[in-house]
Amino acid sequence: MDYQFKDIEQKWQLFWAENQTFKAEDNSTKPKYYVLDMFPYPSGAGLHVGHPLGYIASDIFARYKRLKGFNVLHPMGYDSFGLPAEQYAIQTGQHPALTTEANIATYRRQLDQIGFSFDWSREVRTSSPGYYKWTQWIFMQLFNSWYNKTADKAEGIDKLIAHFEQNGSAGINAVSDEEVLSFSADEWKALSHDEQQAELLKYRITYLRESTVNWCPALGTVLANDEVKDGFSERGGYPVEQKKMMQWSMRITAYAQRLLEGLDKIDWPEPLKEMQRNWIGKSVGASVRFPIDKSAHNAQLAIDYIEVFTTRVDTIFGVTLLVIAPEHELVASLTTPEQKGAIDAYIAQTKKKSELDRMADTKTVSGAFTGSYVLNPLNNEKVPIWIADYVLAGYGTGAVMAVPSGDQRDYLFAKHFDLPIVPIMDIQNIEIEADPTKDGLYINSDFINGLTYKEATAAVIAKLEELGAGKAKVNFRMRDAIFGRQRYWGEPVPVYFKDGLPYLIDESDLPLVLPEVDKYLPTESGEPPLGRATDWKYKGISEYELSTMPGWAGSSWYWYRYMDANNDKEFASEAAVKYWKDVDLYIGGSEHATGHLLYSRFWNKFLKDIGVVFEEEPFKKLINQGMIQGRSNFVYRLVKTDKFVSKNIFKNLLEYASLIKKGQVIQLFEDDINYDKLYNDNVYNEDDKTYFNYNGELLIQNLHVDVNIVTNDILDIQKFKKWRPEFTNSEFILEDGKYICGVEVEKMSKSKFNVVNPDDIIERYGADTLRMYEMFLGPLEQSKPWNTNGIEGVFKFLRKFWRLFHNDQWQFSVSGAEPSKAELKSLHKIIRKVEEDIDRFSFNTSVSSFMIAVNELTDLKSSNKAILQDMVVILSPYAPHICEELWTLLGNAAGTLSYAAYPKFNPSYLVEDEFAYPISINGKTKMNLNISLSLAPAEIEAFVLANADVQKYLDGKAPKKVIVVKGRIVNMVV
RNA sequence: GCUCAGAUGGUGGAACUGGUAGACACGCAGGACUUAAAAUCCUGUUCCCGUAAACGGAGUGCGGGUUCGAUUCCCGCUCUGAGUACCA
Repeated sequence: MDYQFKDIEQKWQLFWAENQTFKAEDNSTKPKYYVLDMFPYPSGAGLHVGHPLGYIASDIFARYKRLKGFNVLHPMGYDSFGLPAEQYAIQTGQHPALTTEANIATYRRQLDQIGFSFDWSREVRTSSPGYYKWTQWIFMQLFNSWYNKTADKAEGIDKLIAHFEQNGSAGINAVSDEEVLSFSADEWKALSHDEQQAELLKYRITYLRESTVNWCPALGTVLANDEVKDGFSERGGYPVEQKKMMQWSMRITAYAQRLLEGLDKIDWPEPLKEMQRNWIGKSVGASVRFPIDKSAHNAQLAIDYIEVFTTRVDTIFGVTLLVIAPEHELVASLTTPEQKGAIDAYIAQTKKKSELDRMADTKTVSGAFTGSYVLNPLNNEKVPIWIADYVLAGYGTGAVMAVPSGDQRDYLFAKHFDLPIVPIMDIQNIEIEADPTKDGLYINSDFINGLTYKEATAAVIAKLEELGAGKAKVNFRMRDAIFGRQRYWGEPVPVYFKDGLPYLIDESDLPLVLPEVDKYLPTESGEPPLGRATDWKYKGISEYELSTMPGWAGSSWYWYRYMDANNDKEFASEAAVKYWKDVDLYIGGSEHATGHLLYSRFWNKFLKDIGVVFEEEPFKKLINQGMIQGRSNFVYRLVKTDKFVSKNIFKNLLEYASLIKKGQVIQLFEDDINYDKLYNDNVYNEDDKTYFNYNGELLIQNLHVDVNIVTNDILDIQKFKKWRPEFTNSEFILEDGKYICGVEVEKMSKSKFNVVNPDDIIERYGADTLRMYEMFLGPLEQSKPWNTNGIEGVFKFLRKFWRLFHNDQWQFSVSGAEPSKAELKSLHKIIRKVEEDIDRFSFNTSVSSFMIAVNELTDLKSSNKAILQDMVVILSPYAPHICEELWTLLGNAAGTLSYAAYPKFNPSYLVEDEFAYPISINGKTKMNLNISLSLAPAEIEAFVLANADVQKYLDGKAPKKVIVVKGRIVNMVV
């Protein structure tokens, strides 16, 4: 029989499901290997051809590892809480659980069709109570923990309480809110219960506090920083504003240093690590306190100093002004009556500017003088205090010491407001701009004059410490993560309130199930949708927390759940976690760099601190698959007609139009269209790709055409006419009898008609072809447009492979003869090649190598059973269905292929006794000579020089030099 | 602006530690089979010069360098994509 991919694929997909072929063992003598794909969100649109790219790669890897004798864990599940289902629910009134269920069913059907070797017995869904029970449980552990900086790990809050009871706050070195109380043990004990709870909240790793959040009114929720792009929500593109709210937060900053250090120990793409490093944003410097000059109007000010953070404390003698953010809390009290007008005007002006403008406009210098001064702690010089919006309230202390000679922004500021610029380095050149050099020796700098950068920095810090005016400090850009959404479709927070203070519900009351509501909208009083639930109170009395957890909660620990997915006693058993440890290979997109991948590492470290998991890093090796872009096709319609012109005619018309403009008239077409009239004085509008004449009339329109009715950029005219009613009577102006479409690479989206659905590909060519073609497209990590054009080649390859096992009448027929030398050579070449390729995730090159091997075996007319059986095993990770079928036809038991042994490479089959040496002159290859590989370089040289053709090239002269690299090349210099 | 990644035929791409640039595939052209088409198979296909072949020349974004030899290493530049954005 010819290659019947439909029957074969259905048969084996059913077989794998019924026999649970890919069920992973929880204890095994085999070494473990954990291959994970990033958790998909089951969107309503289903999978397009770009989504499975990473899944196919990881599936090939997982299947390959099984053949190599590993116990492979390769699970799949759904990150099924999220905004789109909820938006849909708001529009339609349908419960998000129902749409989510339907979407998951679509995903599952599509995934099954591609033939993945997932262990579906471990499927998880973040939105099912059996799963989010443990998300809530982890939240409770975070609430019950604090970060002990001395031990550099999270510890139970009871330990902190015990310390307070014995020693008070003395000796506690914790990551906490800024304003914590100092108290003795007795004072602690004297506090009321509520006061104690309020104090403890300042230490808990998940805590409640008023913070500035990214509030998106259109979505009615708070967004994480990585969900906001240029002041708009990433999903939907709605405006986002800053708002103060009581919010659950996570003290991820406690882990900043460990998150940074951990990056050096994991095998991730360098750009991804770099993104995390930038996000964490560590800078080493010093904090310095500048005493406020109280000689004038500030005498009764409660605070004595302004603290700044600087990375160049050595430049402190170059400070000629201090700049604080307009939002800084001291602005009002520092402003003198004379300056009040200027300051108020400036603040009003900055407030008007949106966050976006403020970021975009980095050129204009603006600011205002408060009228107050601080004193330089090292020489008591008066330094004026200014406010300016280039200082950000959210970073460091919201205040900077400005050194105009060394910092360009400070330099511009000083120039603009005519403030002094003091050079501090002997080699500093500050004629036209600031010079931040660290080379040279200090001048104008008191006791550090003549020192080098290193000496000066140490000396200044020592002096500041001695004076109690400053100390070395490390600052991080990363902020604590907001952990709450004012939305319905998420995990309820297992917290209730009593007297305004949060308390955890009993662990035995988990899961706290999402209550039913009448509408998925905020309440009339502006409370989150959970406020609509009737009779929803803890123990019937206490109010629950009404916000739900953010999207990243459920995905920050899910890889542990796969280890023991059906455990209802623990989030995962200790034995399972100890066996599977961590993810060996994680494949997914780089868009999760600063979200999911950072939060997951954070939770993992926390879970390790409390002793329930054992690895410091969860994802040992990570690969980013590139994005699959869309490839759009266009047709060109002459406006007000049903005529469409082919691409190159369209291009000629453009040229024609420009020639007419230049006064030249050429005859391009003999047609009834009056091109002269049409193209006289036309104007091309880049933005919407239309052509207008001087009246503004549309002349030619670029229209997206469904890529599924275009093959190799040639339009299927019959299908086009049927595609939409308005095209039924279309006429076409062809070139060479064809209608050629224009092409552009864009995002894959419905509105651009460039979405290619895997279902259609599978229908036409089968899953094995889809799998191999996705890999064949190019390197996994590179982004590329999807172009179905080359898929025939892969399909033909599989047919050719199938034919190796069959005779001319399509009857199964293999020979049991001894394999020939040539056959063994082809086989062992591919054995090694595929091993090497998979090891470096170069799947595209192994597809090419399979083609070469099958071409070779076809040329050899090989039907050798031993050779073909090994070929089946090697190919099976890539094209599992066809291989399963051939495996059984070869007489093996069904289902055993997945656990067969990968053939062993034997280099002796590749040993050659001759090599066709390229003979080059001055590095340019001229000819090839077959020379025995047993010859030594000197013998090769003699052999080559004795050759008549070589002598012809040398023109009788002796070469100046001969380079012989054995087994590689002969090069002669003349 | 800064950081990172990349640039190779008509197209996707290959060339792993410096050693025959363009593997493999698509497309295209020509041919075989067919009444015809589809399917299949065969041949050719980097560019330029040359009627063609042999042959010759150029060639991996651009300009230099190191080397017997550079797509690969070094320096400078251009362009494209991604991330980030006054971070003190």
